[in-house]
Amino acid sequence: MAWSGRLALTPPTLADVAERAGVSRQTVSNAVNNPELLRPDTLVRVQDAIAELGYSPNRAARNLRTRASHLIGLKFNPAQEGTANAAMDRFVHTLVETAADSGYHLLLFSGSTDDPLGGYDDLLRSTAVDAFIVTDTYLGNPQATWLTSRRAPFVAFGRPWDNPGATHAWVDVDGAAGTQLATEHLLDKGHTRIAWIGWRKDSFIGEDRRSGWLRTMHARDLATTGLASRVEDTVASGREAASVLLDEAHPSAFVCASDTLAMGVLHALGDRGIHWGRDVAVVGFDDSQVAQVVPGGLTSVRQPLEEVAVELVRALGGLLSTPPVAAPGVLLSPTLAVRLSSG
Amino acid sequence: MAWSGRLALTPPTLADVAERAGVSRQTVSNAVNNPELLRPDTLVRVQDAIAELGYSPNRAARNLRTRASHLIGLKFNPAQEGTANAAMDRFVHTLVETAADSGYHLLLFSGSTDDPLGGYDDLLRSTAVDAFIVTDTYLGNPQATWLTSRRAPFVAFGRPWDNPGATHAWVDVDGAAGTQLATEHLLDKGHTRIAWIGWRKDSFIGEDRRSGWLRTMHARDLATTGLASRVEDTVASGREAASVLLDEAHPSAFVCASDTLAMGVLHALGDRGIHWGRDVAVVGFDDSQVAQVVPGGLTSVRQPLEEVAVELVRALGGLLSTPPVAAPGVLLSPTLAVRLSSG
DNA sequence: GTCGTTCCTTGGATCGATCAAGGGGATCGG
DNA sequence: CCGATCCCCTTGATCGATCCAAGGAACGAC
Repeated sequence: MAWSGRLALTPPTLADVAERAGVSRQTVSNAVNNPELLRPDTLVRVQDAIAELGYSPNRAARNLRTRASHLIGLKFNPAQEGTANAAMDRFVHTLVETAADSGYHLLLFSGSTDDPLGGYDDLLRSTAVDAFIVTDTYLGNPQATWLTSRRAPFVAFGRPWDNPGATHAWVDVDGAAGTQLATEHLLDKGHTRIAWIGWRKDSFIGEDRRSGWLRTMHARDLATTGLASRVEDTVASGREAASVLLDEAHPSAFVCASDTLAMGVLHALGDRGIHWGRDVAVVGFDDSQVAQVVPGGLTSVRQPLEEVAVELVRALGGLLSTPPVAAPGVLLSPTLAVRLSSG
Repeated sequence: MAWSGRLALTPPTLADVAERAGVSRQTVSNAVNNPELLRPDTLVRVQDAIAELGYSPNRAARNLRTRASHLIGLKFNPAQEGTANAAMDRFVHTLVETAADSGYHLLLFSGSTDDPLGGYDDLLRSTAVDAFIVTDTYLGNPQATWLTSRRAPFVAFGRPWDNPGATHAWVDVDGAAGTQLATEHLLDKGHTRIAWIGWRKDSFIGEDRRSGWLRTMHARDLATTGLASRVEDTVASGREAASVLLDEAHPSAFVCASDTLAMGVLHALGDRGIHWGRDVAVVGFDDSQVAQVVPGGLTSVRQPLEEVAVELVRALGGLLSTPPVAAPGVLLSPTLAVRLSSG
């Protein structure tokens, strides 16, 4: 067993292994990093010594020499409570596992809410991380240009909406395709008056999702005027918006930019004694926990967050290899989790 | 501005700063780590140079020399989807911020689901982290004894249920106090037949929460026989359990070990056309997002996760200081988020 | 002028791994 | 028998900060 018993205070070093195996330090180093350079029998001998001593290379020393930390920075944004970023969980977990497969660990950091660059600078200058995964790109992406100018490797979860010419690596989910799926699903169910409740116009993501609904409706020559609403991403706003739409436009179905808004719609329908799922269909976005546990279940667009994580790590792997391999943008398609709220 | 323009490839070193400030390396090091040793005016001069060059000490070098990484390992467990670990988000975020205040960053790692020790060993041996925060302690805590034997500093979120004699630092939330709050709240509302739906007997946490309900009922000499049920933590199980209880024991209120189970109760009530919140009261546990967005809102016990994070970091600070300060166990009290589901 | 502070410098060693050359032994052709 | 050529392994320097110990310059007190 690994260094049992004795004080665990000083882990074995490369030199200890070397002595035990009767070889030089460099040979041990090679055994770890370039095994093919060793004769098979010495390799075995060294590996045995490594196992017996329970040796793992000291990270700090390795990092110092190789000028790499094998850490990837991830900004853990202040979660606005009530928002459906519970999905973050699914995402981060896959990220951790995938990164580990490539020999990387995730380093979490935070920064002031209002400063999008907060935290990045320090980590970069102290060479604490090799690269970043940037996820806070709802409204533009100043981090991207800044990081690029710093020559810091990074991959973004989110398209460079405000700068289509950007050449950095990114991965995103096709929101429009998601709402198109949702809308077509409702059309298949026989609905024709399908309303949209989304976010305010300054949200790139919101407008993207809206466009999927819009184009699908237009493709069937269905009316959309008066059937759309743009509000804050809260349950109360969704409820209010649904109420107005029900009064004025009499839709038989709703597609929403988020599960939060969809929950608002369910409230509004409940207020009027309308049986949702039977009388009026509702589809949300994000496939949050809420969508899954609400009675009957809420049909919702599900983002392939696991795939996103995998693609992000793949892209990072390219950037961090020598020579770096530039990664193109990747756009993934969401799926639809169908439940009773859509009939 | 910090090293603008030129290649960002080689960040400035201590020696660069020393030269620019016209002092020795040692003095710069002191300016950073022991400012009180410098005369005020030289300190300013050095700090100016640091700012001008945009210097941050190289982490790897510092880590190597000081034998510390200023990283704290946190195992990011495979999230069983549907469980209310959306709360993790709130917790982790505070953890990140609080740790940063003490100069620490969080390192995420994962391990095989079945092996509770997975991942810890490697990080420890390669001196990649200074300490761990252990959160996966639902069923016993083998990590604790293992880490203790390795002399690895760590703090646990969760009491050492299976080993009351354990001396390591821990922080936990008083689940019994939470369900007591919930039960008393219902008693105040006039309910006397209050049912319990919890987890199976092998869950320490589940039994703890159950005991809060039990002792409160007994304190008022109210019957509890036939009013309790122990099931899996799923919506379906909660629904089924509630259904049986409604038939056989006719409770007017439910206290549940989780929001998931509480959602199951709401389903069961909905099935029978019982208006929950008016006819029958329901209280959940965790104050998850679901509790907040369900129509009318689900009354739920809220864990002070932010406080937990703060206490964990405080305890770690003690363990990592020299000399180490042993931290006692800390038990925090939850609060009750009252919403319409309890009338 | 001597002694003692205070503040900073100097030169070195050190942490543990990797990089870049260099060296010993076997093998082979001449 | 000698030198060229591999192959496999070793040697010394290096990454950048910190620790250590000794020493020098300026200043005030006696």
